[in-house]
Amino acid sequence: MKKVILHIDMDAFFASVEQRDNPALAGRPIAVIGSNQRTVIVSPSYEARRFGVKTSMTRHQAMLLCPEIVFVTAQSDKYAYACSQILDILQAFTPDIEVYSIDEFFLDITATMHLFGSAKKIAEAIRLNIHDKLGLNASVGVSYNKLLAKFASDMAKPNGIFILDRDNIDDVFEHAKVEQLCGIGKKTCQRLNLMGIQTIGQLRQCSPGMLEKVFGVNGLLLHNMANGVDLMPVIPIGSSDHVKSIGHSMTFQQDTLQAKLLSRYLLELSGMVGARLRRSGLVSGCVRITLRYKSFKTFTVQRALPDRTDDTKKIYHTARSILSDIDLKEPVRLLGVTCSRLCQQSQPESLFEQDNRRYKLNQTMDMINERFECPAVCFASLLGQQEHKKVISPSWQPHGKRNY
DNA sequence: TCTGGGGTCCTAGGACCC
DNA sequence: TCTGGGGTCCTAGGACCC
Repeated sequence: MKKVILHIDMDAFFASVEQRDNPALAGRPIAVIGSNQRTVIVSPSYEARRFGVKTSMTRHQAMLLCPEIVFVTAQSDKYAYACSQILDILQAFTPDIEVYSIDEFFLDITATMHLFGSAKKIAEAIRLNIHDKLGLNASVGVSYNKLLAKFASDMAKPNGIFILDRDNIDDVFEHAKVEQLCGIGKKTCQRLNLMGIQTIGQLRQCSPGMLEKVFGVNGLLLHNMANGVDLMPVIPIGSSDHVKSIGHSMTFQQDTLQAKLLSRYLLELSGMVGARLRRSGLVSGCVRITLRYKSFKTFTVQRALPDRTDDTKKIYHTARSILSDIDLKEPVRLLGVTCSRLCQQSQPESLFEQDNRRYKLNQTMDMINERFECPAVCFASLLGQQEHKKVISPSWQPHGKRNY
């Protein structure tokens, strides 16, 4: 049976929340940015986009395009709350909801559509509800799989509905650019363009064999995408999928080669990662550090752990040991710590007294820090360090899980 | 004032074991 | 002395997404 899938995509989400909450910003070109001095544009308002301001630009670039632009520092908790409110609205229409990111949702309405009339009526009702209850605009794409629903929501932007069906897909795809397909990024687009392929219509003309020869397995995927084939189901909240890795990174205000400073940052990052592991009841079997040099050269080094752990000190000691083995070639701009090979914690109590003490120390620190939002308790070597206010990542999830 | 942060998936090469 | 081959795990890098 043909499925009916909706893709809900919030319009300029972070910027719209800020404009809604501060009337002085309404109708003006604004951009939400991080708190770090070396931040980029996280979310430009539509007024700013008209000047050419885009996500990931530096503030400087944005100001050159739009001198009157107003920068607003991101307030993560507000966007997280708005996301949970949107989810509440969507749940009235179907339980089959996939939270793709903080401002994107896939809905499988195949089974519930008959209760509300039609896909178009549901899309209209969702948009109206979100607008009336939350004062925010959403665009909705309607189609028969996720790939096409997502494509359609882009066509619907801003603040509209677009239905992509067998009746119009050939016409729409004929002149659409290949990069409009989710999964074709900058590199693949460049390679296709070099082959003389600019539009999805042209990509459709290529034989799967030829694409496979050039792109390998991905060639067949490209062929399917160009023909609107996508078999991925909507993965409802909380089902099966598990988190594969948990990590944090920070770009410093100033590049540094100071070993002591780098170690302290590693401890801070390890603490953040450890706390999240413990909160999720997970233990990790592998620690990876990410380094980015002044020149922007970025690389990772990882090391397997002898035993799985969620302990900050063990994560930190592994991370520091990796770092000490690296012969730093340039001042460091960014440092990251990521834990992977995750599995559920089964037995927190250890045979060793020292491990037990550590477990209790971690638990107590987590408890206090969760109560007081910002880190209230931390290891002594972190005292006096600059505070890093985190900008919420667009991949943030209301339940700490992201389904793919 | 160049260039954030958090993820997933895939590939390729090497180590290691039987 | 002429040294296969299959399976699995680990590591690093890259593409892509929001």
